[in-house]
Amino acid sequence: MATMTDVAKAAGVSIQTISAVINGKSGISAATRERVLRVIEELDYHPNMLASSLRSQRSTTIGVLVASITNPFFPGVVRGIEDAAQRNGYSVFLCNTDDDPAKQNSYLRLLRRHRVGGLIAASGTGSVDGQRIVEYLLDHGVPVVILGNRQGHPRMVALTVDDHIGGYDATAHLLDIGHRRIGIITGPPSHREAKERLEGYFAALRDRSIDADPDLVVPGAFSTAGGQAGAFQLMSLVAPPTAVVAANDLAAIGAIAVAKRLGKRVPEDVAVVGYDDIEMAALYDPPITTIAQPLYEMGTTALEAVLERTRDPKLEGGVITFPSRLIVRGSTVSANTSTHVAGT
Amino acid sequence: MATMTDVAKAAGVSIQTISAVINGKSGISAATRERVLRVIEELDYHPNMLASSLRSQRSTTIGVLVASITNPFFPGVVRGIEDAAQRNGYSVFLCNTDDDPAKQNSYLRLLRRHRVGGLIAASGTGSVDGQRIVEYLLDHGVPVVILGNRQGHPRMVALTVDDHIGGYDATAHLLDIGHRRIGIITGPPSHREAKERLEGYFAALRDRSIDADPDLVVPGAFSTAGGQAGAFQLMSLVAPPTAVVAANDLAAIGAIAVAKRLGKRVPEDVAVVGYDDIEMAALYDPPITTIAQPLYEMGTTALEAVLERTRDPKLEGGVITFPSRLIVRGSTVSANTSTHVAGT
DNA sequence: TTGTATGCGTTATCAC
DNA sequence: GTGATAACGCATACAA
Repeated sequence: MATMTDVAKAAGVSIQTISAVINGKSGISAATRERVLRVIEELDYHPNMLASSLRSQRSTTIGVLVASITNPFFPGVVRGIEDAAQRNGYSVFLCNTDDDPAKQNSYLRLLRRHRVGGLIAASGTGSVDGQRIVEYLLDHGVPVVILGNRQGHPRMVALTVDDHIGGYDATAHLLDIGHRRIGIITGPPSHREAKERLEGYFAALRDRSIDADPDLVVPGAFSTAGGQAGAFQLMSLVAPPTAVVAANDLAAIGAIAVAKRLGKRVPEDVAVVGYDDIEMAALYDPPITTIAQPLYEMGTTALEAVLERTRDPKLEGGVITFPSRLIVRGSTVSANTSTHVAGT
Repeated sequence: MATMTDVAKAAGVSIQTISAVINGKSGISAATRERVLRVIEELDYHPNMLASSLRSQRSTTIGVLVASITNPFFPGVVRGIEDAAQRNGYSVFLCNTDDDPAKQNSYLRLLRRHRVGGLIAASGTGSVDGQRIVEYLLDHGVPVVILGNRQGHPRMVALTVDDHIGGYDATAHLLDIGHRRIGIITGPPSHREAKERLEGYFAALRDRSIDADPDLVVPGAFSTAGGQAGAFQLMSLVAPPTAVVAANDLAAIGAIAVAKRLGKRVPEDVAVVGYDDIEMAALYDPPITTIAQPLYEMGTTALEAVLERTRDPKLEGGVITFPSRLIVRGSTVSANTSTHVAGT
């Protein structure tokens, strides 16, 4: 396995000329640069980043914590991180925490051993355990970006979407198309996201001077099962709603399934709005109206925030809020092409 | 940032005692081990794997190439890899190639620079470019595992499922429940998987002495769009099929959407079988009968194959074939609970 | 069990 | 532009 010294010898130059060429430093004539590059090619030389990072105390790897890579929410974010990392010559350590604090801690230790240059935690529920390690990283100049609006450290960056607005928009859309009895299947109250979406729901009703009916607010979960349970409860009412805001897209799918089973047509008899815009939302029958979060962009932004802070460690943290976006599909507005399945 | 020397000093022992404790080597008294561990804790010492790997020429990182992490097929595999890696103290560099040979090459170079201890390529279409680097890795004792049954190097391990059997089982299931005119929407003929599934389809018909009708074999793709196009073609026949084998689950979804649009009920008027058992298959309406591939297990097996070969570099490569499994759901067999949506 | 010395492949700092 | 030298943090061979 060729080393820098080998290349230097073969090219008849000094070892630090090689280093300069590789790291794109100035002060090398075009001729020697050319020759060095040719020798590198010939010898199939690949710089050893272990040695480089060890010596320079700089790392081009970052750790990415996700709750569950099989949850359709995360791959979108990871893809954004990944692409931005690739563009900048960074590599990504993927860590699947399964929302298990022990696992997360174990991963954080591992990342620490690898001397990652940054950390992005998209742990979903957000309970970032392993505080000590996270704080250690932050205190030692390693940037940390978290998805969700928790803070707690002046150098921590938090990425979030305004769930209040999302809940508002979902509800307002249903109001706009004529619905007056609108149910909501909420997520777990422990989640900030769920709470804020519910507040947005109430705000939208208030703005149209519609009294909120407590019966129309039912507990659910961020899952199909939660959506099914919530929908059952709503549909069992004496005066069931004509529209439903679901906790997220999975819950919307559960709700739609229940509605169909009860012989209701979607959206004619009951309209349903989801949240997240997972891939399945566009592919479902009917395609699901939803509040999209810019997952990919959140990923690229997260990585860029890390990069900025590796370059300038004095940069402060803060909260970056992303816009959500209503995407209207067949689950609220019937179209001739209600069975049309959009590709991705 | 504490180093081994710091720990050694604080514990009043030699530096290699620390090394021995960390690497779990024998020859250390319980008392000193205890003391060392306490000091490690106190000093918040984390071993530097960069230095360790550099010195020992052994790496505990592996590269994982996937075509697209947002394609539901891959997270299942990655999760398996990830879990097995975590159990063994390995870390995973995730690389999203987008099926772009240039990107793949760039990633392989990066992985080479990081001196990964192994490589798992789940690139989907499978055209592993960057042959030179892959061969380099293999020639230098770095294990490479590929998903798909390509070979080409005596030390390469290929993981595959028997797509012939999968195609056979899908078709046989439809025959078993009474269908005689069975259409098939094939994947791109360049894919070995697509070809083998088609052969399985023919074999199943042959075994029941049913003549294959060329009209019932239509080209498609591994996508919803491909499924839609194929279904249109099949449904336009004078004598349309009563059942369809789709290229994969996405294609099945496209096909079902088209069937519904044409006023056909699924499965009563036309039954559909998919392939892969992506999460959406169980959640769709109707839930989709499919051929499941053991994604998670393939992931863990891939990682274990890498590990075995890092331990014993003389181990040869070969092909490991996984069983596929028919999962019967509502898209072929109508049930009272045809709108039941299974959670995950 | 322990200490000493050397080297892994780079980067960085000098002086030339 | 070059050459010599030290250092990053750890592993290992060797002798004690």
